Amino acid sequence: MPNNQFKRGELYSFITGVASTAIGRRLQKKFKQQGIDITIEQWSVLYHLWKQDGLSQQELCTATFRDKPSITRLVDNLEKLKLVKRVPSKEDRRINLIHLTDTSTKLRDETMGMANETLNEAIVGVTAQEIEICKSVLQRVYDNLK
Amino acid sequence: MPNNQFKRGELYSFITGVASTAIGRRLQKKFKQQGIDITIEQWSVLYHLWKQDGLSQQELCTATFRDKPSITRLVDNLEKLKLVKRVPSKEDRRINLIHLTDTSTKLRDETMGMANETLNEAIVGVTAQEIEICKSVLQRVYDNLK
DNA sequence: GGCATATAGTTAGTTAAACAACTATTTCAA
DNA sequence: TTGAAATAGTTGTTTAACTAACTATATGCC
Repeated sequence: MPNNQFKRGELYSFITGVASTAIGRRLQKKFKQQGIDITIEQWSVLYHLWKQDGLSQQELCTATFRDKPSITRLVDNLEKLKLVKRVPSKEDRRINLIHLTDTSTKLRDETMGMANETLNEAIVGVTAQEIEICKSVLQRVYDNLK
Repeated sequence: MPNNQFKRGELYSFITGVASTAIGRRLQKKFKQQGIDITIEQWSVLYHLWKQDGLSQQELCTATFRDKPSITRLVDNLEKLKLVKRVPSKEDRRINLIHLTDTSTKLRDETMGMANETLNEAIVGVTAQEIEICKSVLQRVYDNLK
């Protein structure tokens, strides 16, 4: 590793390569093994709605760090699966509020345990302090580039 | 934030959402502004070939944390752009060695500066020690789930 | 009030990712 | 030495990402 440039390249590889896939894909496999047929991207949208139901698509964009077309299509697919429903806002007719269905509430109970299990497996040997530093670095990177 | 479960969910969002896109997309924009018409995924493959030319597709899989079909298609597209060339290995006829072309060497000089610039912008306010911790956490997460 | 501008969401087109199933070649052991 | 298992790479299918261009509604300034 001759110079600093190389090290930065490695960081890039990790951030773009490892992190984005490892945890999500492991979780997706657990879903599949249990016969739960949603993608990890769909789950990440539901995750935020389980925290707070009735978010707008724009709010889902912010929460999940996705752009508007991505959320449009994810909500399309979640609606096809009868897991959410678009409800036009009464205050502002441009806005769709995304509401959970009963089916998705059942899904929450089934999947949250798997998500915790996966995270536990992922962070073996990592201290709470290290996780905090890691989160704060990624947040600053995101803010710097926003 | 009532409990530990919620905090872990946030970490998940960061790792899968923020990190994978922010730096790469910023770099991609710089490429486009300079009239350089490759994707960030294609660039990440070239990056590893610039470090060592003539890697096999399998070695590119390992280096970039992608699966085999992904590398097959990225190499397809890089070949169409005349940036790399598949050369069958003489020792083992199952293996394709991926070699850079003259065009891609020019591209290296043009893009490496932009990559460094982007990383510099990304890590403003982050110490070297924090970066090391962040890398090591992501490495352990990856290894834990491998 | 009316027009420019901003905001929310959709559509179209290209690239990339994941998985499964496949072919070709090599390795290794009975 | 031959046949099973492992390895390298490809193809098909679905989902998701990004950009750009678009429609519809709301805001705000003159």
